[in-house]
Amino acid sequence: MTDTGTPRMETTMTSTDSAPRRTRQRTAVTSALRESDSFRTAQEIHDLLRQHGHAVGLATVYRTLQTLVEAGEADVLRTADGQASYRSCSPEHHHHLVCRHCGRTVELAAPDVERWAQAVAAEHGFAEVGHHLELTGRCATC
Amino acid sequence: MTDTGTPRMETTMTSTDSAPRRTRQRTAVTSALRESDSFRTAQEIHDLLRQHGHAVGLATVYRTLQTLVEAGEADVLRTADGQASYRSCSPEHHHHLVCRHCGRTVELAAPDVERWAQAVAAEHGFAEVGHHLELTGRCATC
DNA sequence: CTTTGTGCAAAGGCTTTGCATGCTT
DNA sequence: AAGCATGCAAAGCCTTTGCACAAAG
Repeated sequence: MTDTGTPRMETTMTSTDSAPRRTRQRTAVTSALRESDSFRTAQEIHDLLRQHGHAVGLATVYRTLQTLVEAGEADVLRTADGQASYRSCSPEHHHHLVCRHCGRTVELAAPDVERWAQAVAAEHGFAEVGHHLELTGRCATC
Repeated sequence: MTDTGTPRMETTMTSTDSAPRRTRQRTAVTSALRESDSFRTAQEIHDLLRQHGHAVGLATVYRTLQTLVEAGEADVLRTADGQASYRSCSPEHHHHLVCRHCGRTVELAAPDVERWAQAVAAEHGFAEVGHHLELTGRCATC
């Protein structure tokens, strides 16, 4: 007898933490975020992809960005008007000095702050430390 | 004929910028905010006032807080989950170290960062400098 | 008396979620 | 073949706004 039956083995592995699947949408969102040197809202990403012809559902954009944040591959913060802004977690890291009046922005490197953040976090037993820092003021022109 | 008519004079002055009126609600919200040493969301303020018996409409709380911000008497920022947090503009100033997983929060004083912010801003010709800094990571427990 | 502030409820905007289908593994 | 990912649309949540009434100046 030709045994065509396949022995049923446990196929449902407890998938401890399977990596997210590689889909067109996930790739599109991820690269869009990577190519943006600054923070982008979910809706901006959505529009951006549309313009580039890589249309992705808004819900998917939200879900993907959320996943990235949970995986530590993106940072998130909220804008003044309540929208969530995401940024790819890249090694290069800088901060902004923004003029409250004219909006002029200066990019800053802050190695001291980076070090301080690491040290203080470690002191309190925190790992995988990220941080967000923004300075606001009135620039010389205003 | 007894003229009872009152002469109509221009009563509508262009009220350049009249100070807000002194009302029970405005007072309640303002002191509630002052008594909080840290950031409070509009809804927290609302609940707080209810508990203290100084009930105020939620919309009024929002409006009052907004007014305070515009007048520069309060700072506002957004929490990770999108709620607006308000704080009375006081000299004392601190930062947060938040666990991404359990949400545990440690308050930090950061005199070094404060100094750095002032120095860097001045270097670029900025005045009236303010800043917002938040650290995120995974705490020892998680 | 005029104008501003308040309450309530409805509307608005951003984000999340349910469900059927498509695509990755 | 099995299961996660996607889309669409509906639901959720925080916040703002319209309108009638009350209070302050």
